[in-house]
Amino acid sequence: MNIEEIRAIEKKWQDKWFNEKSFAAIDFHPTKPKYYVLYEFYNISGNLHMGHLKGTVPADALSRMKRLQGYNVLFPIGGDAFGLPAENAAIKTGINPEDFVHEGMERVLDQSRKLGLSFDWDRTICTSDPSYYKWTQWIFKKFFDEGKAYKQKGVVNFCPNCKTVLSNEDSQGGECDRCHGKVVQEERWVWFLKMKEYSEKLLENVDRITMNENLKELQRNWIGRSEGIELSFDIVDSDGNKLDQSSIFTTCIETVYGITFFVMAPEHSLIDKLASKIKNIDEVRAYQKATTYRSELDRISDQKEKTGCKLDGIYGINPINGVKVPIYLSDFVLASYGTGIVMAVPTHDQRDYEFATKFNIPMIQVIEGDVSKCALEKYDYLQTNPKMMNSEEFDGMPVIEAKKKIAEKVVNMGIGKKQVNYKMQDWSFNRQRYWGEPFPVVFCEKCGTVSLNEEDLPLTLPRTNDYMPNDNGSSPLSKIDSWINCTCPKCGGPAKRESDTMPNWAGSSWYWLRYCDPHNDQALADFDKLKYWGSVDCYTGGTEHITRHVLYAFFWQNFLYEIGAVPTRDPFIRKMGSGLVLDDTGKKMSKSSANGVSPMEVVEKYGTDVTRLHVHFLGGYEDNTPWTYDGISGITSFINKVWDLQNMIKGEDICKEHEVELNKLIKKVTEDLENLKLNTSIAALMGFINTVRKDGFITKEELRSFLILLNPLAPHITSEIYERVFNDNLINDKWPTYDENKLVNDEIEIGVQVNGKLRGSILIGLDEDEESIKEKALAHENVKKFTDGLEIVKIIVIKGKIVNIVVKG
RNA sequence: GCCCAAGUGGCGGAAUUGGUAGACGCACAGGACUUAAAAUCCUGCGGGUGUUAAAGCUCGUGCCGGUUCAAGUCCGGCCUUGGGCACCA
Repeated sequence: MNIEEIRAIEKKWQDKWFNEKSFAAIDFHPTKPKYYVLYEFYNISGNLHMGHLKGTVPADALSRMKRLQGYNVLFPIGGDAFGLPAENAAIKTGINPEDFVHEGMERVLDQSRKLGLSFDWDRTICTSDPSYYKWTQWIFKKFFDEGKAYKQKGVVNFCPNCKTVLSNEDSQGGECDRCHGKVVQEERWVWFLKMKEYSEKLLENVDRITMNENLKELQRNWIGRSEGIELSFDIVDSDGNKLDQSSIFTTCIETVYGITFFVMAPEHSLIDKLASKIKNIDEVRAYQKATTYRSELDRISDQKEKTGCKLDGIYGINPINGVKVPIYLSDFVLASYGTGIVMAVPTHDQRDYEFATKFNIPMIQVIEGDVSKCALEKYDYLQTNPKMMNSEEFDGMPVIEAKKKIAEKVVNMGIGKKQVNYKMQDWSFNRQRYWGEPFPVVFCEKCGTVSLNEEDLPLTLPRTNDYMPNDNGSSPLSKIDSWINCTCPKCGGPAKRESDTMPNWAGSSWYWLRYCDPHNDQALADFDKLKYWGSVDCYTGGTEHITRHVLYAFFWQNFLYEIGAVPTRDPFIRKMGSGLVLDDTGKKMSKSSANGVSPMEVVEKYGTDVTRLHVHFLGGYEDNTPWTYDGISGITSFINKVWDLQNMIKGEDICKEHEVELNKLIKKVTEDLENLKLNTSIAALMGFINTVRKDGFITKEELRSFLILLNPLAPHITSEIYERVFNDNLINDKWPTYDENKLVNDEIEIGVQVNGKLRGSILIGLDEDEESIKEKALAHENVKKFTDGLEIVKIIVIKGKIVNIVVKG
């Protein structure tokens, strides 16, 4: 076959599938069970790149297999279109974001068809389409109406380059996820979604989903659950008069007798409250100023050097023994975690140790061990379980026991309670950008913040050609007075709209639901349709969004479930994280990498089927695979051999000599595709071709099975051969099944070991009894050499696998 | 620093519950066909040793030790690489 023939065949089938709507999903199919396959929708920014093939092709193969197995398959695609790519293009070239997105969508959908992807083209969605974002806004309105969205002034991640607020998820490692510039801490008005209160439910989602354990671990770490004690303590002046009360959170209550100071986050609200009592308030203010606005990166790089500031004139009382200790301010304590204050026990916490050393604060050791050079930390002492000291009645008690007993004591004393804390924060949900969903709320002088009425949605984004934020940091929308000024839906008085827009992740936090009913204008999706399609059975895509997109998805789905909008708490049953395609420098290959290879370029040169097979023959689904053209000739040659099968047909039914091999192949491919192991199914299919070619013929039924098995991976050529030989469309056929009894030959070869070393192999019958196998093994010439004259201790026969003769002497 | 994953020929990579390591493919070498090349087909292909040829022997899945009749696979301790978190109290 030459490339022209291949192109013609591929075009023919792509057009046919598209025109005949061959892969349309049918709502409420009367007989077929449903199966929902999802690939992470496209970020509309340019062309498809090699990485897309890692996720789309396996999902496509699974969809195609499931349809042949008799499932009603939903396999949709769409575009994630809000966000920076369109906005940056607008700023750079003046092209309207709407037009940019429209063109981008057309392009990636066209490329998808050329990759032979069997999407349901009538369910295509786009997050920047008003008919879609109407429902994103509706969901936000629900969040707001239910008290799960609030606007608050807070110190948050801010990217000075993009002039926008970022969530923790968007600024991992202290870097803006878009421009990779440094993120600083700034005080701003922020919309938050109460994600933190869903921590426990999110952990349950993580437990229920089928996903690689290591990915689950990433999510659990991100949520960061820890159990401990919240301990309240008094704040007093130098004469011991009580000024206030506060509390700390600790996971190490066993060290409570070792407290020698407390440390407060610099931005803690108690400072303002107690300002009049703090003698060195000017110094404190200066420290606050110096630390609060530093970037995360600066804080991290300063790890070695602790900074801080003592609060002169106020003290904390250790509640368990009444000891009065100083209080410091330091930026190693985070305002957003726990209570924003910690108890410091320098002997058993390295940070406290360094701080105490620098500020000359005394230390009290409460657990036996060496603390002369550094702290003896929880990680160590919980393993070795040494004895307590300097802890009154607990002295001499093993630390693990003391941990329980001291916790009981503080609870009984009424000074402590059990508490669970999470690292995950509420989701900061507004951005000072143009190209995003407008918030469906207004600010009314009389009524305060009011959400729009449902019938006024969508609140459409006004057209403009000024996409730059204001210098004061407010969003481009704030410049459009005619849009900003509006009337309050409650009192009819004058009001102003929110000029910020939602983050890029908003539209992607519920899109799988919309596919179930993409044209509905009465609801985000019809409830019965949501019930019919249920959770996504298999969700493919990259692992880089595992702590963002997937957790956001869990969060929104839980909320929507609680307000009765969706039938289940679980968006996905199984999430399969795909690896990356790497370029020759070992970096992720993307449209921006200099030596990136476009999949369309490979399709153009070798054809779609070859491209699909080659990318997946390079390595496993979950592995990062370096891209290379090496080996592609093997795939081309395989496709040619498949084409050649038409000329090798001899006989009708499955023949005796191919029976076992074909049954094994059916089992292998069926199981491998279910688990997205495309590489090993390709190898197995190649192996079968080798056998058939050695024998010089294939029967018609064998060919039928083979073509169907290969179809999910190489849909075009298999459809074409099938049509030529069987005069029908392959997609109307059924996935082949295998016979458990025909998976092994009547006679098999097994290895014979002597003392675990392979010394030969024997042919045995399938049902041959153990005695006869032992006899054959012992009779083997080479085996005899190693057993002659030695005492045979025992002979182990593992059915169908191996014989091991154990000798002594 | 903490958490997770991975280390197998010249290369990409296979090996159900521990059970004949290197499937499948590339590259390479030899041969057939051809005036020649490409394409195609056949044969070989982990290291060492051995033989006219084979059979065989021996070492071998990052390193060291262990469990077992039997370890790429399980256990303990390291090394290296990749990913994630990063003062989380």
